Amino acid sequence: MSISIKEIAEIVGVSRGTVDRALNNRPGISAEVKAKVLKVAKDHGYRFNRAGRMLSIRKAPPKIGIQMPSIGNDFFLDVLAGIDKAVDELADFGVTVSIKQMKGFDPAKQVSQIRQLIDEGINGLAFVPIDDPMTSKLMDELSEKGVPVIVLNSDISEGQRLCYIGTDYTLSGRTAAGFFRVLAKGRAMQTLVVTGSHLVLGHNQRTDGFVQVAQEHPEQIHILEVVENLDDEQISYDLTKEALKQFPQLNAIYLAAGGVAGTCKAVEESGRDESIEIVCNDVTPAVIDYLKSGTITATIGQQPFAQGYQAVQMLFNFLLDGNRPDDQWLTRSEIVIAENAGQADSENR
Amino acid sequence: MSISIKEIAEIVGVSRGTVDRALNNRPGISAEVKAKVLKVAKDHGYRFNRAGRMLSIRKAPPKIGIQMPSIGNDFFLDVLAGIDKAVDELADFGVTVSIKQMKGFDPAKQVSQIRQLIDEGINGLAFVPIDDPMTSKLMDELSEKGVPVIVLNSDISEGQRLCYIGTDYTLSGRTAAGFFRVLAKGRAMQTLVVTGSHLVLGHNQRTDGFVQVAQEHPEQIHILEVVENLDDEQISYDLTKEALKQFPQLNAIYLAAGGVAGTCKAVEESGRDESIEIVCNDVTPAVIDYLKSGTITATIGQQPFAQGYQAVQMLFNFLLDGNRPDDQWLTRSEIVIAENAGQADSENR
DNA sequence: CTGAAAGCGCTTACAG
DNA sequence: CTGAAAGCGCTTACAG
Repeated sequence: MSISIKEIAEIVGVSRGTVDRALNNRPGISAEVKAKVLKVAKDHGYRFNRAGRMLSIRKAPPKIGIQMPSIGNDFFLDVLAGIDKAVDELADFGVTVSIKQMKGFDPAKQVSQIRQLIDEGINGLAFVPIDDPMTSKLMDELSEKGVPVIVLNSDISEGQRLCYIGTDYTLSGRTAAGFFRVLAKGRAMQTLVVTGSHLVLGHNQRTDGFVQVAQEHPEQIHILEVVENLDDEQISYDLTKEALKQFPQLNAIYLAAGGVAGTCKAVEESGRDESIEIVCNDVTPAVIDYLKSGTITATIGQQPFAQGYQAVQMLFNFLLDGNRPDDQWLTRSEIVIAENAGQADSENR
Repeated sequence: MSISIKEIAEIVGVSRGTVDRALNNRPGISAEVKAKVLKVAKDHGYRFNRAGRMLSIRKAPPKIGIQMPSIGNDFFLDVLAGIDKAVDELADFGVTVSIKQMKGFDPAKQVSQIRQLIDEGINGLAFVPIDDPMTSKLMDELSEKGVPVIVLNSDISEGQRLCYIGTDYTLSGRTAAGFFRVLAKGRAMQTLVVTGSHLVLGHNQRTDGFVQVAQEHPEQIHILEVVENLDDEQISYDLTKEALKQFPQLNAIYLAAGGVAGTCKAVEESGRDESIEIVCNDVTPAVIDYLKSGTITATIGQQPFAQGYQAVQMLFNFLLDGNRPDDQWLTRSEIVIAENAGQADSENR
């Protein structure tokens, strides 16, 4: 309940329009008047009122763009659900959202979809970036135009952005290893680490986090080998099969990225699924099935719903108040087993 | 972007005040006019606009009351933090909150604190109820006055309420047992279950959930005994010590409620902490220390921050729009080990 | 450079 | 029972 623009105007003895110009750095105001207004505002602890602003922006409501490599990828279903919820909540304020989805990771396609969004006149963008110079350059271009950009689910090595919203990849790798540490009890977990690609930052961070904890607990976790499946089920199957042959002592597999079904198939076929603990990431319908059947022991969740929800809310807030959020908004790394799988992420944004 | 009151007024050919009377069931409107207005509103899919309502209620902003047995109980720190965040977000809409805290579980004290809040003129109440007829009666009284009541963290067997916000106790017990199931591998977990009190619904639900899963997996989990520590550290210590003597095969303890430090002390003194896995509930500073030291293997979290945040938000929403929420809003049962402890719950409401 | 007015969608006294 | 007006806090053309 701070002071209002109207009250400031009365105190300074100017019109509300003038106060507005001073407070929001609009042109057409003398330096002296501006200084006087700002002083009074500061002295009285002025904070703009969201309800007032929300109502008045309805005449030119913000438009938000989303771009994601989500086609054919179940992980993004919850992200989309989170986006939907935020859109629903913000509909009252006139906010609209335009979503472009693509299949796979083609930077040219990504750039062209974002250009489409720009043509639609978006005031803010959230997207799952492919770490490519083309994308980074486009981000810089948007930032210069004053369009805030949020990177979602994956961070990017270059390019101006407002915030990264997503999992703490290192922590999720550490958590997976911690789970093996707890499981070890007496024996050592002889572990195969299956990562996606050495070219993907998040995959490397997960592997690094896993390796860190393994080194802290050498009695509990021994890494046999780190292999790269390029997120491909067939490659994942082949590599796992090979490792099973090569390492008869193998009793644990950590999947840092995709290719879960391929690895599970190889393990099931080997008949060693009883003695091998598999830990992977994300709580997709397929993973839930593997948890229930016992092939996968645990998975590390990353709150996809919250990621989608927060991206939209954060863009809206920034467009409303112009305050930069923290550089990162990290979701929790949650250990999920058969018993606590299937809890609605959606309830908690 | 639905139709507005102004537009409905124009279509029907009445004033905006009349439309308001019809839409909000206010007195002083003829049945025919009301019917006409409601028909047009329905045909055009009218939904009231939050920004408009939020701005106009500033003249008589809602006041929310909170009552909790939180003094001297670290668990509630995060609940309070969640309340604070919601209050901060709603300050723009003029919402104020009055919080009464007490130590322990005295129903008379609870009732008297709630009466104080009523005297302060609250429009909604969220509290952690003691399951006592005095409390239930007061809840009914409030509901009749039109003051919505949310029960927080514990449900209550009787009494009118808008919603229960809190953990799914049964699920948290199931999750704890599921964790033991996973840990078992080859051996059986010979488990001591330490509950709080048979008089507390939530404690019973946790124990029941644990027992369910134990029965589903008799090879993995064997319950040696269920004891009751009345949330008292000394009793917890004594009972644990006794059980350790009685059951040399004991290798797992599930703590369904409080008394964690007492049990941990007994286990540490016995020198058997290496061979005994302890799982408890909640992520308090003390529990985090035990996780790091290895005495406690895992704890089941319940999103206390989200509980506090949601209670305030839900009351505000109900006061704004009058729509009853779902009967329950359940938070997630999260498995937390040393590696993923200490993640800010606060980031995710 | 500055002010006066109108408007965003809603509610609330006040007249009649 | 109904309407006209004012107001919540802000922004946006439009005059001057």
